[in-house]
Amino acid sequence: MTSDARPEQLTDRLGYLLKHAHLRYAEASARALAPLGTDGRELAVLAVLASDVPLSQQEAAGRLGVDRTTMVALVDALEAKSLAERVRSPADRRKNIVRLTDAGRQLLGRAEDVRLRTEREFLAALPAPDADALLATLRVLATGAAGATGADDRNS
Amino acid sequence: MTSDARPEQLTDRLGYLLKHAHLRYAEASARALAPLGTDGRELAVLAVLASDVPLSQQEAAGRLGVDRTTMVALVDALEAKSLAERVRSPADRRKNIVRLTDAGRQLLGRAEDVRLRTEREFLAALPAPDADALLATLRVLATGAAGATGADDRNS
DNA sequence: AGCCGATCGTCAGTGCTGCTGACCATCAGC
DNA sequence: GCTGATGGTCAGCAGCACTGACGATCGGCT
Repeated sequence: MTSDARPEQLTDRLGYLLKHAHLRYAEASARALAPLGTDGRELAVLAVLASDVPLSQQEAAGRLGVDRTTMVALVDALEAKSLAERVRSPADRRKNIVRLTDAGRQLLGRAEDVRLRTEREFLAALPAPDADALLATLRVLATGAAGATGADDRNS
Repeated sequence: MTSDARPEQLTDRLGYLLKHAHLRYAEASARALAPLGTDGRELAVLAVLASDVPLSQQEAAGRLGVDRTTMVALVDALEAKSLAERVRSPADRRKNIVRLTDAGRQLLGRAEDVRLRTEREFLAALPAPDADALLATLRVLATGAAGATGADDRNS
């Protein structure tokens, strides 16, 4: 197989390219974050929760683009690691305010550094201007509309 | 940067962008191919099988970047729809040569047209040169190294 | 006050994917 | 004809996200 020229022109397929680029990045990211005991997914949750305004589980889920039922497990995991905690909202007792603990905030800081470094490394295969262009382009494709606000999206 | 919406700067995360760009494309692709009774995944399998050299299941799996156990179900589906058939290799009777049927070849032709149209539509949100640049850039990221051999990858 | 529809968090169940590990048939070398 | 490797198959498991249901709570209405 090693030949070279991709038997079929698989590498011309947008779907294939997006999926595999994501896969490869996910691996690099997981590898880099593993020593911290976390992963990209959890890190994204932490980042959202770090918002200055306190967020309910559902609000956080909305910002992350995950289902509220999915959010349950996400918060469970964070809570089990003492990175966040649920607090019943005094204003609306149906809501769980999810708040980062100090440990959560600390981890977030360290993990974000790692993430940035990992992204840079991953993109290092590209000529510098291409990397910036890629991000801008992906932003358009991922959020649906051009410079639009992006409104609400989907997954992590 | 971007200022605007996005509570946390989720749209600055490479992982998020790649995942969602892929998700959005997968949706568009599925929608477009549904009338043909197929999807992007199956189409990729068909394309690989259309190779001029006859491929065993495992060889095809390798080219697609899927596990050989996964390939079983893929070929099952194709066979159930009479798009392909397994033929015991005369040279090595452990191997199943997977061969496209006429129906398979026909579908492939029609579906590839649809795919190309769908990709163009999806990328239409971008200035023309950006679209080309994106593909080249993704090719680098998805296959690992620049013009490298690409060797073997992973998923569909 | 009491009721009722809507909302939030939770959980059980389901579907989809992809993997591991085992199995059998077959092959290649001795 | 053994023996070890290889190809296809299958069962089982794990991750992920969704649906549908439930209890608790809220808010508006009467």
